[in-house]
Amino acid sequence: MAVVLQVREGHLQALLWQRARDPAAGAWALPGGRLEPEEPLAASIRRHLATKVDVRELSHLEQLGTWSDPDRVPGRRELATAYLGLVPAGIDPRLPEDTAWHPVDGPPRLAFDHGAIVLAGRERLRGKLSYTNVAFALAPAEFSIPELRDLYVAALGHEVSATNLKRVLLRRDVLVATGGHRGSGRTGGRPAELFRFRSRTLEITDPFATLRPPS
Amino acid sequence: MAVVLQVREGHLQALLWQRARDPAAGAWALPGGRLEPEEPLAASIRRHLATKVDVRELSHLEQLGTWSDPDRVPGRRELATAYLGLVPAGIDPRLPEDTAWHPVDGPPRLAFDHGAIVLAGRERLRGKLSYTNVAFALAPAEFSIPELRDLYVAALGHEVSATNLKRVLLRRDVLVATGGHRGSGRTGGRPAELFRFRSRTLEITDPFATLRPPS
DNA sequence: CTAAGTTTTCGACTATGGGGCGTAAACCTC
DNA sequence: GAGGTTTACGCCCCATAGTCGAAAACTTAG
Repeated sequence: MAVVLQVREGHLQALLWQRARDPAAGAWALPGGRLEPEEPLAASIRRHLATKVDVRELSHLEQLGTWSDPDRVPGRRELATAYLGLVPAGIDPRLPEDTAWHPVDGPPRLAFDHGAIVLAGRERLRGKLSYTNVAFALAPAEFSIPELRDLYVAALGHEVSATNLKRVLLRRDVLVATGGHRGSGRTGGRPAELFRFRSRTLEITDPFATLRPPS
Repeated sequence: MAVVLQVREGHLQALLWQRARDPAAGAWALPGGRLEPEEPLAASIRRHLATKVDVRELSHLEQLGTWSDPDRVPGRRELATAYLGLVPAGIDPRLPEDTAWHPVDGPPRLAFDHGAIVLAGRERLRGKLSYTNVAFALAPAEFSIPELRDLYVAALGHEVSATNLKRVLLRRDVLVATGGHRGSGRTGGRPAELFRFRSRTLEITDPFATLRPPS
């Protein structure tokens, strides 16, 4: 199954669907399903997700962990490998009737152990936001620093200094200025410079440099 | 299955066993085996490991990831969840005939995709060494700074400054001086001060403070 | 008992990267 | 053109890590 996250309306939200059948009929749950024989793990995730969202909109997908939920089917232990998927802000995929976005903070009661798994996904994202370029997967192709800052605020759950954010990400060579500007629209104010991520695949920017090799 | 690592003779080594039966008879492989129904994942790992080493000597065990190896049994896809286990330096558990330690760098050719999984375990350890206190799981109860430094060197694969190591770990409040000293034995020299880890359970020391909340 | 050699420890200096804040720049509306 | 708003930028401070050299504490040899 997959924890699919997107920043919508200033909040980090997860893609959930409402179970029609027992067990746990009526409860909200993570999208996912059984593996076909011979089917690779990541392929199965994508196949099941495709019934909910257009998978092309998934900007990032990584394995989160494997849980064995004793409550799923009484008498038979079920194994479930969870993936973390990210969708860039701004796009609004068509969803089936039974599927909806829910805020990660204060979601509805989730079926099985899915609540804990959503939390694990959020923590994984938060960690990687600070030492990788994962933010590329939350952001549109082009954006201003204040817009990027708002994404960080939503995902991290605390204030972020736009000044620092820009300086840090530029120093790490994660962001690149596109040269474009965006008129600030209604309220007036200095037009914002536009940026993009230099790479849109995961790169870790090794601040793990602690005890780094001598130069 | 499990990647069990220990620093022995100055090198990071993995616990491997030689397969007796097909598939891949004669090849070295990671210890592990099938789940019993109703058996929790971590319990299964411990049960299978118990046939190779005394599990009480495992100072740390964490989930590494789940691989689907197409080559394992032709025609049927097998899923395998790998764990990372650590054994403190200095202890030398009894091993069965078919089991032995092999250096992680330049091990024998491994069966299936086990080579990649050992690598993943090593990378996980290397990462966590710099931003957690995992080193407690590689070190004996009491040790000197030079001894600890040697463990880091073996695990990280590059030189480490003893001066820095001590200062960093003390500042992070990860190490505690026991008050004891150890005569340096044969060669003479100033006796080394002894330390222990304040906690012997995993703690992350959040240098992920990047873009931390404003104070 | 002193001198030489070894190992560990400590302190001072430097480099780097992040955080805070005030000011300047660029745009809007009135 | 004046006032308000938003973004950008430069300066200073602080925390943490890396480097280096000298001092401390011990052993062995003479």
